[in-house]
Amino acid sequence: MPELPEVEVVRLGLLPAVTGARVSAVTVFDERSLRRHDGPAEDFVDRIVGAEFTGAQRRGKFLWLPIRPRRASASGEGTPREALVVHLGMSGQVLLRTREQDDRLTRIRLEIEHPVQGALRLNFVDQRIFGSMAVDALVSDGSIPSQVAHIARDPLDPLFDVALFSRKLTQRKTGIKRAILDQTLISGIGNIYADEALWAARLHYEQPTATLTRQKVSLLLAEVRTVLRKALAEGGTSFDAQYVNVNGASGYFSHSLNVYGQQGKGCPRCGREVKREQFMNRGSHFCPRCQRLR
DNA sequence: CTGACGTCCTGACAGC
DNA sequence: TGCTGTCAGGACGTCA
Repeated sequence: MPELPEVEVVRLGLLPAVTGARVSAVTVFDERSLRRHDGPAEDFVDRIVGAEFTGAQRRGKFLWLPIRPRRASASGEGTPREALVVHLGMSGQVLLRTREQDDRLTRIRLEIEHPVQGALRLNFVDQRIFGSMAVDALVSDGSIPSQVAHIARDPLDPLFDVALFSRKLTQRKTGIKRAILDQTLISGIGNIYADEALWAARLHYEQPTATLTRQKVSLLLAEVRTVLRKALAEGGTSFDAQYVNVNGASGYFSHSLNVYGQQGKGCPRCGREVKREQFMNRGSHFCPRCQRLR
């Protein structure tokens, strides 16, 4: 369930620890966590051992660590052509640990050596195995992994194209929630923040996208950004800069949710009972008074 | 091309 | 106590 804010918190936590660090060993405990890797586990290990990470980047819910080409590593030059791509799926975590520290449900482990911070360990923990790690080629001038290329820019990206989003959105023949969960249209939004943003914009989750005015689209986009920024700020204040440790409820900032998981309680705006309905094999939480189908 | 939907996946937890 | 059933949903393949 990690969405954009949670993934960004992980990225910010990893950045100082992985930049310039070299991978000394990799252990794959469960090959299912390599579902998105094009090749066997041995190939994954071969490509990653000895690699030096140059940073940590993100688009939507995808996170990746670019790898400096081995031949150029000694001189500190060379543009990355591959990256370690991480998707947390439903329950994934990347836990930054010191050596010897273990975590239950670790599916993949990377031992890394940082020039300043020394020996560290990255435990990829994932209960439901919807997440994955993969080594993937960087495309489009080395700016993005091939398996992330089809993902739209996220609403916090300075290069997010509002006009393009607005046009594609209103051309869709579907409900607004399906649309904002479509990562090829706008990325980074999952079930929780979709419900929160729709509540803030007073939109019913099945409202047809074609009926939305330009103003309403603008309002929704503004609310999406507000919800994501707020969650990011809360996550940013609660995580330890030394060790990434995002997990379950504590990573979810649940104290500030207005409708998600609040079924049976009063709407914070009008007091009407918040409802939960089945939708896309998930739950949709909304206020029947504030969010009417029009 | 687009929209809709089934599938993957397992630990935590409630209830008997 | 120990077992069983239920629940959570991101991404993607497939089908109409």
